[in-house]
Amino acid sequence: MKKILSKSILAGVKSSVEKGLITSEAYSSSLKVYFEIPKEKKFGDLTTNIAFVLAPIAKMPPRKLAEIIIENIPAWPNDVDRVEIAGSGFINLFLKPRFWHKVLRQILAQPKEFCSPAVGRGRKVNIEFVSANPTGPLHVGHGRCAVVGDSLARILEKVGYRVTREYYINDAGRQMDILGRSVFLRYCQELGRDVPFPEDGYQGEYIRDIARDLIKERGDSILSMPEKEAISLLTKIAADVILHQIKADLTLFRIQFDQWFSEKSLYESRAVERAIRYLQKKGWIYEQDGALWMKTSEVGDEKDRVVVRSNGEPTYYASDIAYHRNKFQRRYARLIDIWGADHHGYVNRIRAVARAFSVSEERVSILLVQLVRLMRGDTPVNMSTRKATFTTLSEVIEEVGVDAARFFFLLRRFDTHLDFDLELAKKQSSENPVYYTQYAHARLCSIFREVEKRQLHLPDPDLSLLRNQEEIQLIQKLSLYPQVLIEVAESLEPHRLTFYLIELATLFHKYYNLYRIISEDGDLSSARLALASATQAIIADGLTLLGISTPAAM
RNA sequence: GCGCCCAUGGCUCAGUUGGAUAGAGCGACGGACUACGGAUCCGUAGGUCGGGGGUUCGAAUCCCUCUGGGCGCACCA
Repeated sequence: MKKILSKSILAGVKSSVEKGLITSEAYSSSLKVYFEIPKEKKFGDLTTNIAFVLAPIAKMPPRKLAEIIIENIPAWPNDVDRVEIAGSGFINLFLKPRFWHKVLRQILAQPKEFCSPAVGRGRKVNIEFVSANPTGPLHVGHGRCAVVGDSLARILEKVGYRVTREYYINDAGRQMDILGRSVFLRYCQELGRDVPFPEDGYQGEYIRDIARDLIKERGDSILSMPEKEAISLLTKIAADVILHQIKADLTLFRIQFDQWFSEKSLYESRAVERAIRYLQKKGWIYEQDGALWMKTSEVGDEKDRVVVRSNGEPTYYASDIAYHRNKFQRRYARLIDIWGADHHGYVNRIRAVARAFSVSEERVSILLVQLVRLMRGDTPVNMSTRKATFTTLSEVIEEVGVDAARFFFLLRRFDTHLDFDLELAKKQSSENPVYYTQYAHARLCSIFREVEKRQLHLPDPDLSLLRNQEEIQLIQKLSLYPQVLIEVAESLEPHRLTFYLIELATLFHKYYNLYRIISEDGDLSSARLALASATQAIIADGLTLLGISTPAAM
């Protein structure tokens, strides 16, 4: 519907240009007219700032420009009641209610199409997130990354991208050795050997659990193996056990991955070597002091970074180069990496890799998700990873539930610090925003149950009966839904959908308190139920994209 | 010391290519249906958008600077 209005305005610009009233630079085929729904009724139903956008190009005051444009609009659709120029150049459109009735009719006729604006055009997107080392359980910080990534993936898919959700498993390198050694030492201790446990070992109780399980399954047989072999075996076993647990936690959190990519496989396939050799040939990697360095300073890093140490051991960065090369080669239109904000020092390293492989920067987005501080009321919950006194993600989910946990993570922009209050998340009251939107959905369901119960036989809806301001406002809000999804896909900010849904629920709750949806008047009831049905469909669609359940009753 | 992120009512936060009088929720106070679910709704109070400078028709939004907080600065991952 808005397209028609947009066309009218563009035609006005074009016609003004043709008549020589404004300079020809003002019109181009890529020119886009954005409409907003103004906060205040007196500014109309839709408004556009096109005159402000064109003012610098046309070198003309916006007000004057607005006048010229609307005078030269060949024809308005007849749903337009009147047009006003306000302020210093806003073009405000006042529409007849039937414009909004048409919008609602469209939503009801093709709800699926309406909720799936096809802007992705089948392009491939890879979104890599969580990717926690398999050395310990997931914590709340991982949880936030997980939910942001998962909701983005759902939304990108919804708007027509082909999405691969990928988890990169750091199953190679020193941390793995330390893991294996930690398990080995706990295993020895559990069998009564008096061996010291190092500072840098993994202190968590889960290491002991793995050791105990090993004893149950294999007794002390591992002690008789050569130590190196034993540690290598335990590394593999421990990583498997922990990864298994991570997958279970993610499943519980309603998160599924399409691809689990092993770091080790990059070494086994010699992809790491090949990538390094390639970059050496291209001059991006050079040798100095016996080590190999990547020229990350070329993209603004403070200094170059080591890829292979002088002792011949590759660093983590080496496999990361090969990994990103691999992703580039899989021909995604877009790569998204989601990291905890504590990794921001690595952004330049990945940018360097992109540059080195001639991948344009817009194709690679790195989202830094700020860390989470877990609170219980006003007091922070102690979170020492080293001592493993932290609360795990699964404990949080168990305490507050999946819906509340996901909702809280999506309630703020991901680049702001988040205090996650366990007490608040648990509360089933108006303090807790989680239930507000779900309640709107449940309430809508209950209305339709009521229709069933009363066995009402209603006529086909005549939407022109929806004349109240609140009804028009509700339709206006519904009409924005696809635009919100597009905005989320462009900005990669899923919290916008969360806020939209809360606002939609607010409008519905207000409407519900003001008017009877089911009344003696069958015609009116039918029209209002149609509006209710569209509202329900969009709340349900949106909640699903956030990975939050849509209860029919609460 | 260097780099990245953040700063908006008492609290927690929105604010879409820079746009009209900066918006919600919570908390506080006062109210609402004999009717489709009161986990709801209505009203009141609360702001020099951290300070200062700049860019322009116009800045919470862009630039500079200062202050305060978070994080990162390894031949660790």
